Amino acid sequence: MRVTADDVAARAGVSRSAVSRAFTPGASIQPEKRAHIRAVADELGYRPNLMARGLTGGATGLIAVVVGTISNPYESWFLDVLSQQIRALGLWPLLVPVSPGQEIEPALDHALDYQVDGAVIAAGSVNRKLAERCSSRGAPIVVVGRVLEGGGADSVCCDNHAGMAMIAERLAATGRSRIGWIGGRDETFSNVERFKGLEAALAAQGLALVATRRGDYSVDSGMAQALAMLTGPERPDAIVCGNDAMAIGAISAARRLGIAVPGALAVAGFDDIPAAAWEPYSLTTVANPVARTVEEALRLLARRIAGEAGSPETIRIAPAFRQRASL
Amino acid sequence: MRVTADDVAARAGVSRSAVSRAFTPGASIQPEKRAHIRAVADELGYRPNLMARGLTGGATGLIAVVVGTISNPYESWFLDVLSQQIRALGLWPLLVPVSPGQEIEPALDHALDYQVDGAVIAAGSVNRKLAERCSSRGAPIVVVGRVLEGGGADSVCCDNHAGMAMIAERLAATGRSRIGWIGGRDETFSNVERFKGLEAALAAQGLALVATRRGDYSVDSGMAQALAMLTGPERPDAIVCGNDAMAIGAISAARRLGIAVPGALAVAGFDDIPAAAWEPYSLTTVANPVARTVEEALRLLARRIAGEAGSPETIRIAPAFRQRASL
DNA sequence: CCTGGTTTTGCAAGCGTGTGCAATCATGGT
DNA sequence: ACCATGATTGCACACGCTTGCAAAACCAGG
Repeated sequence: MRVTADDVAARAGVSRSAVSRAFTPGASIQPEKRAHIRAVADELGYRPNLMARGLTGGATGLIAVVVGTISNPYESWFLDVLSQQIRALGLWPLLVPVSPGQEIEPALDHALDYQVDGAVIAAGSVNRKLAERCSSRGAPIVVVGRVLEGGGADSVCCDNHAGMAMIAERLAATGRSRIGWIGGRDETFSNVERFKGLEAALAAQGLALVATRRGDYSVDSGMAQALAMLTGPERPDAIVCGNDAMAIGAISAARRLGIAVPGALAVAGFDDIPAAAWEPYSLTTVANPVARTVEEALRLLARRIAGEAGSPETIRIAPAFRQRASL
Repeated sequence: MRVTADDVAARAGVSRSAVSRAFTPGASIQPEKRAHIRAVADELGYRPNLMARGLTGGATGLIAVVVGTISNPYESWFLDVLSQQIRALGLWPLLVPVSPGQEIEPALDHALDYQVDGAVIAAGSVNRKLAERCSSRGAPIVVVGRVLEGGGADSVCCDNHAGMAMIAERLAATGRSRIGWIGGRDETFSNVERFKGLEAALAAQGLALVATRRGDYSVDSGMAQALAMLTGPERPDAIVCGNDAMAIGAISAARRLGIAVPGALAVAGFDDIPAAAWEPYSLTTVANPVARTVEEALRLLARRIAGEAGSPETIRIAPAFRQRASL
């Protein structure tokens, strides 16, 4: 049924090893013979079985990609760029979706059973033990969007402090004084870091938060929390959100309440997703550079896959201020 | 280095076959022995190598997922649901991203080299020959979002005609008479079908298109085309777009020109992406049910994987009208 | 205690490929 | 014509697992 290297060998009148070598770059084989074998292979429709190839211990070409809520604008953007770049390297992304709050360990374990060459982890929580288990099973990992505490793996992460500093500066420059914060519900790395970063940066400007609320990174939650904040006693004159989606919700809330943006209320987000630039929002935000993040992550991962040892590296990606109309 | 079935067998004092059977559901093995082997396996950290398992000709558990621009809101939503449901079936999605305009054949071919059990194709163009090649290589496919002309594979597709009929009815009921259309650039299945569907449905209402333009399914292109249309001689009093993203762009264009929506201009989209419900747009659209589409696609695929023959089936998913404020 | 039937078990033969090693071949210098 | 050298080639084993087959172990009935 299936065409194997044996079939090609028989048809081309060579040994099976020759067929294998004809498909192995750099193998020792006469150029004309290689051409002949490949011609015969094409004719028969032969393609090397990657399962068998992976079995011998060589690389499988598979990269596990652990990602959270794909439909989330930032995540889908990230996944888009990441999967393209993985393909550009001649590798294949094996998708490992994890729901928020779900443990990534069992899923990742199972993915490792496919002998993936490495893993990019952009969701869930990772500890040193898990990182080491992956390495010991031959799959180096790189963590994106957070920094591994124990230092068990390379990581790439936006410089959240720097981003928040830019927002705080602009808040101070435009004379805002009653700042509100809408963050995420759980204690994820970037949620915590962005919150602390904002607090510190505000303090440096002689400002402080007058209100703090928690959403779930969705537009709806941003709107609900902003509505509550704007109709409560805190009455901020600026709202900083943990991501753009919630900021978009906050702008909608202000619009519904008849509060002018940026006149009576400034709104800032984080990430610079495409929707931030859509006209009715024109959201001032901080760009979290997806392309550079992905490039660095794959560079680090490729190094490890190539066998380079050395202590884990952390790369901070510098964000960029995107001043639009909302602040 | 790596823990293999041999190691477990030696430690547990049984044969390698026994270990294999302990991990094969339904295999003939004494329950207590199975428990013991699994305990030893856990202790040693043994996990079956799926590459080796796939090599013996059995299932690999891999499903190729061919998808286009992942960052596109509808596609990312679809991918989100699809990947979750694939996992729920105990299978794994192998991502095959293809850029718009790129041939899917080489990429799909390469994915087949991983001995995937099947493929869900939601991007690019597929012909009968390609479908048959996949089947003959043991990977049945299901095509989503279009119907295969030659009938070479199962397909699941939204009933675009029905959706456009709903929009046309509402246009007639609200007295719109000068209808404009903004479609996609290329002759993709759904682009053509939505256009023809709209034309037919309008005709049934005694209406006709006064303007036709082409975007690229992005918000920006929707805005650009709508601006041109609204400042040109055609002056429509309603714009129907091939998807929600372009409709969102059209609403922004109207806002920029000071044209009231829906007062002076009605706007309708297609798909009902989350952003359609965001407050400044409140886009009237047609829901393209993602969950049902995915369910049907996987049901059909599972049938084929189970070996069921029979002529290809086409399933049309009924859309639902979502009346909001823009029409 | 023997017999026929049903599990359970281990052996060994694959699955399709990569690659070390030794044998073969061609080449060129003397 | 002969030998040293280096490029090609084929053999055979390894990779880790599944599974058909036959032997072994078990069970119940007589």
